[in-house]
Amino acid sequence: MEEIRDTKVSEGAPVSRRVRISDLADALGLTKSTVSRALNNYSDIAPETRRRVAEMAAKMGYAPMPYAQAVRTGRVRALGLVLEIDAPDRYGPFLAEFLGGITQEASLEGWTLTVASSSSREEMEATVTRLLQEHKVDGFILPRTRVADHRVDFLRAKHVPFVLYGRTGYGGPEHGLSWFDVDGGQAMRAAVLRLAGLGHRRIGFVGYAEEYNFALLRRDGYREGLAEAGLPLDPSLERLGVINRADGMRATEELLDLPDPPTAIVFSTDMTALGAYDAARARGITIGRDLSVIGYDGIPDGRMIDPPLTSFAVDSRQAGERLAALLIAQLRGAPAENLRELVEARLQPGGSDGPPVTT
Amino acid sequence: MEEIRDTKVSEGAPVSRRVRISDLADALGLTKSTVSRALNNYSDIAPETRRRVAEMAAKMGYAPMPYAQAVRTGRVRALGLVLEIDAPDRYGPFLAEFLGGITQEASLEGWTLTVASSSSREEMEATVTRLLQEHKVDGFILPRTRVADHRVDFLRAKHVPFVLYGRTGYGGPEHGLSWFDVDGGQAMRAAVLRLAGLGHRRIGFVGYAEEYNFALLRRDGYREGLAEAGLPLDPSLERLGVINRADGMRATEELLDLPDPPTAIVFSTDMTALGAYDAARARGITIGRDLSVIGYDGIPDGRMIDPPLTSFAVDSRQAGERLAALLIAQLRGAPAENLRELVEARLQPGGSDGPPVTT
DNA sequence: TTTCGCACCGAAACCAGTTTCGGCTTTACG
DNA sequence: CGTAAAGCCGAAACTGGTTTCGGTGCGAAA
Repeated sequence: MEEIRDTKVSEGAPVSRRVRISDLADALGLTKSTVSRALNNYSDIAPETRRRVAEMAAKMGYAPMPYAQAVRTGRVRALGLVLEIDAPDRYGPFLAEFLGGITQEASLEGWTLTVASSSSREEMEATVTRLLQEHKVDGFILPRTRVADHRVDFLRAKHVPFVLYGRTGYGGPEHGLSWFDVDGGQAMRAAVLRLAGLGHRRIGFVGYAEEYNFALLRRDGYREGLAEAGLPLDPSLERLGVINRADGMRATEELLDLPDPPTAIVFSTDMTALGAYDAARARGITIGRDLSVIGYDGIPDGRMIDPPLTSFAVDSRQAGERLAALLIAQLRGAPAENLRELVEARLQPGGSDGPPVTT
Repeated sequence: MEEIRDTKVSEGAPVSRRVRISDLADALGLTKSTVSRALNNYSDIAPETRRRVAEMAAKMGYAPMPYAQAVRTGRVRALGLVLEIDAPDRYGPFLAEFLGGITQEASLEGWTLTVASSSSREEMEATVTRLLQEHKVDGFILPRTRVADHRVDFLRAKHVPFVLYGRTGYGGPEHGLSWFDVDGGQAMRAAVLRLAGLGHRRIGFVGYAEEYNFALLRRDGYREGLAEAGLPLDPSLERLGVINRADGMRATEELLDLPDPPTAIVFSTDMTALGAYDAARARGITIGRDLSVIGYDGIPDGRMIDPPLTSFAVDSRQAGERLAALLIAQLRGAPAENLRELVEARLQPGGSDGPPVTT
């Protein structure tokens, strides 16, 4: 019983009839159960049949409806992302790139991204619970990892797959977490070595809130760089808890007011490094000559300012892409402990660092 | 034997069995069809029965699975947002707020947000088509409305509900579009009147790319302000197509280099207004005294700079909330032509505007 | 008393798929 | 040549809901 069901005839029609799996089955002279198993790579389907089904599916433009599959399988091919709305620096300019990366990669694999937001821990848990209860997502991407992250505990307790943007303080591989990260520590180390190579001997460090794991990793990188360059570690040259541009200006002033001030400062974020420009202007000194500055993130503002900020650029789009890929792999059954990636930040030289002025 | 596919993880039964509609029916001594109709407010259910069902549903914590409903109804209670990744200014700092607003409002109503991205018109159409074909979303939110917006044509042809952030150039109510907008024209008008009130007689205008509808609306508001203040319209004081900070600096310099330069400039975006600071610094004049500046958007950087930028602040969170509410209302059956909202920007006084210097 | 209509609910079909189970052919092997 | 084991596919159950259809009981009108 062939039924030539012609689809999408007149484009003027409101909606052309979708191709369903039963249409495919009819066209092939098979039952829909066989077609379903063929499409899902069951082993009890003859290779030749599998090929015919795949061919006809492509020809007829068949695409399964995710929610109809979900009724049985419980999986909807959707990634979840919970934004923390009241985070200190509000994600800055990275968010668009990051989202673009996730959605592009997800789209390639036929997945989608569902975004939610929360402004407190309770709300986050309620939101996640609802998304899971309604089966709106299959797994989560967690940005802005903290040293001790309650989200990790929460999702593990619920046995929900997830990937982290950034490592936690939970320790090594034994915890079976899946993550992607940019090696900020390595970048800080390279920044120190670069400055030391230029002749600087007193190099300061301005870091982020130590609640976030990356802040600690970057500080450690700074210390490693000092050690490697054979420079002493002076605690008075380290500042933590510096979040925004105004903080960065204050921290810079404090460092410059020291009895034996640094001639160069490494900032763990560009936003705070811009504060150094404000401080320099306020006291009439020149960035890149009187004070060398290196930042991290590669924000657009850093390239606009004069002199352009030397920085280690993070590719947020790449981060989004890889996180999506890692989560999808995990949802397809890959063991989480194999899904880890660490990439390096890219040095983006500007004019904010140079040899120290010799007095 | 078995499949080559993903191995299904052994469910350790961490989550207690969901409450299904049949569980509810059993507990009530009714059939699931009756329960379903009761929950969906069918008229052939006795009020007393409806009450009992609602009560028991609350007690047992029943929540329907959206995708199971969708198999029959075709609606998944999800809003769609397509970000244009390669937009000129990359959304700036608004995106997080905007997303927060959408998702918070959607969440209250039991809806979710699905985000996709595209870097070209073709990709956008492919993405939208896929989301619709897979029934992953019920309607769309379109940010960054253009004068002639192909997205509008595209979605209308497909008979898909959507709301716009910003009005189009398509004209009035007869087009049956649903939108939310902040009255930038009104703000520009108020800015001009404020400056005129301070004594300024030559007031320049620096606008965005005229491809975007809001750019034209704001320029018109500027012109209205001039007319209302009894000031002549001088085309040489108008600049359009100014997108970023560097552009803003250039535009400011051009205006200041005029034979009869303005003493005040209204910028249609804060980002470009910051360029005026750069220009002022370059030629050693002081913003707020030698040159008055008023911006629009209310970005954080504007409050950090010295002197703080006087600006008309836009509440992106509110925009997201209202757009979500409007779209949900439309999806629930409200006629699109009644779903329109125009709100005013909030004046945020800084130190960047003052009386002109009397020579 | 009969008839009609209405309010209310159950039975069953339906949506678009997935998965289990069983049976009919082949093929392999003794 | 007989039998067991694969290989391959169809039939039917199943997922969690919604919606159509039909039937019962009861009150009101004729």
